Amino acid sequence: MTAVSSSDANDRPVRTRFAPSPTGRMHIGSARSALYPFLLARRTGGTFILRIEDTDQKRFVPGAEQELIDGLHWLGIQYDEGPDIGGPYGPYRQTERRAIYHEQAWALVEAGKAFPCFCAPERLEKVRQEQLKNKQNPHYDGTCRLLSPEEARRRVDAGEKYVIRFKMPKEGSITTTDLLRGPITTENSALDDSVLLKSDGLPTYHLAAMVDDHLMQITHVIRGSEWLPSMPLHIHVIRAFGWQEPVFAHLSVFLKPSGKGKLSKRDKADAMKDGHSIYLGDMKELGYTPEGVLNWIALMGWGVPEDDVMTLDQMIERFSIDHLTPSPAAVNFAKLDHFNGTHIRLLSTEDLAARIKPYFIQAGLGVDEARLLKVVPLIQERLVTLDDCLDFAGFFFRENVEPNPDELIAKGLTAAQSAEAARKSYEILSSLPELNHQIAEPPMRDLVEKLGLTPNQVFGILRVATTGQKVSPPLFESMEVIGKEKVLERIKRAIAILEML
RNA sequence: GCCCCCAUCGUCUAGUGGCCCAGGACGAAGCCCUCUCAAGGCUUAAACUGGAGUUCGAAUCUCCAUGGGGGCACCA
Repeated sequence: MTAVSSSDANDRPVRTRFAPSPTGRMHIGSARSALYPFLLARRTGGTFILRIEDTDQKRFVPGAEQELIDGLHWLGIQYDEGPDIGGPYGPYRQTERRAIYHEQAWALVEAGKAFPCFCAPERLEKVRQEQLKNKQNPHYDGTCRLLSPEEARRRVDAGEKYVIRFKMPKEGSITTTDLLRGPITTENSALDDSVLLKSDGLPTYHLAAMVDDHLMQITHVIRGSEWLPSMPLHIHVIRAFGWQEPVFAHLSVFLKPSGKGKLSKRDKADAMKDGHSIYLGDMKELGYTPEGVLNWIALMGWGVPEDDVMTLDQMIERFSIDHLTPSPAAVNFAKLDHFNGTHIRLLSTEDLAARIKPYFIQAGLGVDEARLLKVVPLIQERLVTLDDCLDFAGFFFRENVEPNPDELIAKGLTAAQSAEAARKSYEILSSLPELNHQIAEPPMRDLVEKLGLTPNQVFGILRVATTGQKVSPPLFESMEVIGKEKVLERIKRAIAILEML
């Protein structure tokens, strides 16, 4: 698919970046745009930086930068340089670098590669509409391109509002290379005199990102495929400055689960309804682990030849930018669940205990540390999301259980027969010196046989009686944790309920 | 409308001319294990978008078609 390898970038030490704009919530797409450059940097012993592209004052969302930082932190994607921690190439927030862009834009004007433009936005809009109507590719009509440098200078000095546009060559073509797709040739005539510096003095992406990537010595630009069409412009800009070109790799977009169309607002809402979200901020609350989420997004767009289940460290070991795939990927929440469950099973007892504790507390349950440690092994392999712990183990931390009377009646038995089985069980369990599963299970199995019933029937009654639910961790292990006294008390209560039916 | 990109099981993918009557993972189905639910083990179904080339030989190279995606802002 590609004839280009990552090594011919240049021989500079690898420096990669995640350069989001703080315009909304951090979602799985941004997470993956951060992950790959991070992995490349770590894999090669390079540097990974966070840069905030906040040049659009209109779309700026307060708090978005913090959500980005929190998201990266949660995932364990650590950056070596960034707005909050500084670094040798700062500042890392573009609004704090406006003087740099201003200077660079004018340098391009001096070099005859760009020009000031005084055209009114309203007129330009009319031109656009006209071109669209004539089925033409909308583009700048070139009015100010004709101005002499002196004339332009005079009008700027006179305080007239202006933007700076790139002076795109009219003739010829340019060949650019995307690492995942190979060389792409574009006719210059299809390109526009794009705005580099806006009239508010701030740069557009086309200028800001190129300037910063150069100044920050970025060697590999890994970004979304929405930038693929503007790569020719970007290469033109870089060459106009005479700078070294980084390697470009454009990641494909995420498609909705059906694979038809990209993720939309509607899909996001639908996903949330059945316990899924594409927003990192929701993931924790929904019971997802950073390990699970990371593993999930890593594999959408990265063809790993070996084992699918990986920790972040293992990803770093195996990462290769050459194995990124150019085609769009449909999100698959079932796979997220799978990875989440798998990573939960990989956790140590202590670790998992610490992670599920907040869910119990949030549900208003008092958590006894020692008991929690005994509960974890019973539920670990049953959890898909962390908050499932409430369903599987909530009863361990409640004073009383409220069994559903109907559920106390075993399949194929009457209420009276069920009560009888419970009574017999009570006799045995209460006669035991200690209630643990090694001691309790054998005599209980004998009882089941003597009664001519199935384990399913008898244990089912006891399960509902002692846990209050039809589905629970293994019965006798659960009883052991609950404690003999309380178990007997609950069975007694169940018998009473059954006798009233 | 114009420009560009992409195309292997339902989904994520392996595959860079013979090792492929296409491999893995998720999901699905079945079986085993089993006190429920899981986990685990085994098995099965499931794909090279279509058509022309190139070649002794094509999932792999070329062209066209089709489908999907992206872009055409003083947004990123």
